[in-house]
Amino acid sequence: MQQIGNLDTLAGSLVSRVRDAVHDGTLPDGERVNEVHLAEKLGVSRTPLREALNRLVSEQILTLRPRHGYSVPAMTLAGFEAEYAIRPILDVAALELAGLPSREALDEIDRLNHAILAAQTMAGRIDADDAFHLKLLAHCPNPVLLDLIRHMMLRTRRYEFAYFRECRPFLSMADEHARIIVALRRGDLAGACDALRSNLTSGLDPIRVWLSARTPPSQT
Amino acid sequence: MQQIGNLDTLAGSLVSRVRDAVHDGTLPDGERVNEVHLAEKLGVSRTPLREALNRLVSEQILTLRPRHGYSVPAMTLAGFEAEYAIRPILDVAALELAGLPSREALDEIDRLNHAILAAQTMAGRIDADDAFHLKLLAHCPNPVLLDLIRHMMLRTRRYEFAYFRECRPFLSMADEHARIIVALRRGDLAGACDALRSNLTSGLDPIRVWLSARTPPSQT
DNA sequence: TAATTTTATACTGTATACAGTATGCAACAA
DNA sequence: TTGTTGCATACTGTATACAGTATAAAATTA
Repeated sequence: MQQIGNLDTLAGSLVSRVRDAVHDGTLPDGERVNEVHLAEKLGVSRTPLREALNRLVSEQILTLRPRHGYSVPAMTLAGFEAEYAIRPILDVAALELAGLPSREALDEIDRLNHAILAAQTMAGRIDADDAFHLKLLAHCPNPVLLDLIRHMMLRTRRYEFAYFRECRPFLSMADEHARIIVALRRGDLAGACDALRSNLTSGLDPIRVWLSARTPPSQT
Repeated sequence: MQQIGNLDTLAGSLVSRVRDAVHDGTLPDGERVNEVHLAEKLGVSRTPLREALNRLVSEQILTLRPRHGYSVPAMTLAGFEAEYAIRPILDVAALELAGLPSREALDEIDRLNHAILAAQTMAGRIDADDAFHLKLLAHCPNPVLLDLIRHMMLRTRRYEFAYFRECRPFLSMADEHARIIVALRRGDLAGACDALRSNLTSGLDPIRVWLSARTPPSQT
């Protein structure tokens, strides 16, 4: 949720490595995580790996059943809806607290929006999208709120990865972002909040469609 | 954030024990946590204790500096404001999603509100307050949102404990709750949201006053 | 005396070993 | 054949040992 990357210690770096493995599907959703095998594969002992797995449980990226082990929770439509419904709430509240950005900040936000289109890899595109949203809220005075948003970004990312892995990226994203920027440029904070809310809800309809068609993995 | 009490395993039970120690001040804020000493005191080995401490770091109840160890973050006015500002956002959104409670649910909510006054210990009073709020939102269809609220309850609890330890409990809480109930009884969801928001913001002014007077512990 | 280096101690990070529990397969009975 | 019981195996949970780093006090020098 917080010290999002602590590459200083071995356990800390494993958090990122395992999280990435969940995001890109190396650790498939719905399947259990074998500590011994994963530790061998990563070339570390079980202790720091378990430390990392534990933190990921608290991040809700893994689940833990006592004496059964860690699992990657299955991706479901219900789970997607519940997790993604948080962002509009938090982001809109943060934008209201942040207020209108300065002229320079707006230019930077605009630049980041164009960078989304320029990104080559899908990971790059998702990173760019997150960067856009974080810059949009950069002046929010509440660090806890921003942490929660970063947390939800990490939690939901695997859905986007999985979708883009099988389907074309939707580039309407940049248009929706542009609407936010336009509203901000004319000093219309409420309008920007509306545009942001719609970007964070209806903007994800393609993933909804894809998810409801997908056969969910058997939860072991 | 989630499996809030997992008493099944030793590490799981230590999460609760250590969290309680932070809440009631046994582990004072601003101070470091010595793994060896704490393990001896609790009669366990370092491994499950570290597992518990790690989860508490992800819960933001402890902080971790590499090769320096775990610490209880100092309680500050800024931290209090930032953490408590989340609840109005989440709770109001959840109440809007939950909609008007049934007649029976309202009676139960009312009962829980009276139970706050009846509680003898301060821990009991805080538990009762949390129970009231959770019942109020019980019909919210988004489990992630409810989890976040529970998470914030745990994160902020130590401020209430510390305040009540030195000051009288404020019982206006029950009156503020009553206003929420009255609004709900007359079918006024928006009014209930307003009353809830004010309960979760201005209702905490005594703690603000106390905190700004308190000399903060030296952050080691 | 004040500043700096040295040295000893304590604590964290990681690896490994062991114990107890879950899981799947085989043997057996109905 | 089908359901049940017992057993072997694999995996998780916990304890302990060791290595490396931070911390603080002592010693040394200016």
